[in-house]
Amino acid sequence: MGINAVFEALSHPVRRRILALLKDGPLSAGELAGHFDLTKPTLSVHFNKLRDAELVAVERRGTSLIYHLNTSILEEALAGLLSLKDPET
Amino acid sequence: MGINAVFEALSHPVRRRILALLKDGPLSAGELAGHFDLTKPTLSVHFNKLRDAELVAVERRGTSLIYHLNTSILEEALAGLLSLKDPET
DNA sequence: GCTTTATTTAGATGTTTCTCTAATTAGAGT
DNA sequence: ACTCTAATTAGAGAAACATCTAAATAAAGC
Repeated sequence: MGINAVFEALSHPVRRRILALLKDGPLSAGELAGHFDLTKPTLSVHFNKLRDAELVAVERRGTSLIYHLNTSILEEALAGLLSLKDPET
Repeated sequence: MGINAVFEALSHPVRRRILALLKDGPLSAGELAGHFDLTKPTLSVHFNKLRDAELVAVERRGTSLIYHLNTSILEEALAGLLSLKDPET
């Protein structure tokens, strides 16, 4: 979906906090939802945006969906930001 | 205005391109507008968001407004992204 | 196969975003 | 003061976003 979707996904504080939670290891949708004062459907929409941007990957374990961070796309975003700053790119 | 406004500002491709143009040196509002197929009022709105986020600073020279990049806020955004990835933060 | 648990998709609503045209402000020069 | 140039603010419309409740899907266990 491209770098556009990545920066779009990063623009919402809830989604950045989701990524921060996943930094320490994979978590299920329900475990993630427990950290927010939002309904599960609302969180599910945020998960979708993160997945569309490929910032997270999802894997099913039984009835649960386990989300985990995709660091390589985070690096792409980092590179994108760096390129706004460094003359050589 | 905080890191929120910064990521919000970075979420639009036109605004990221504005920053990329300013990377090589300050430009006036009109010079920047010349790089886009958008009206000047539209660009002006984008300039405002970048200024609110303090990603750019503006200075008047005669009738022109000169925009230039604020690299320190870009670094804050970089740090914010890094903190989503590194365990130690 | 029915029930339970986990999560998502669908539909609705209010808010925000992006873009345009038209009108306004600000400074410079005559 | 008037005019010209540069850029902005104001107002309007369409599209996208964030959130909720209610309904649907998927896997597991009895």
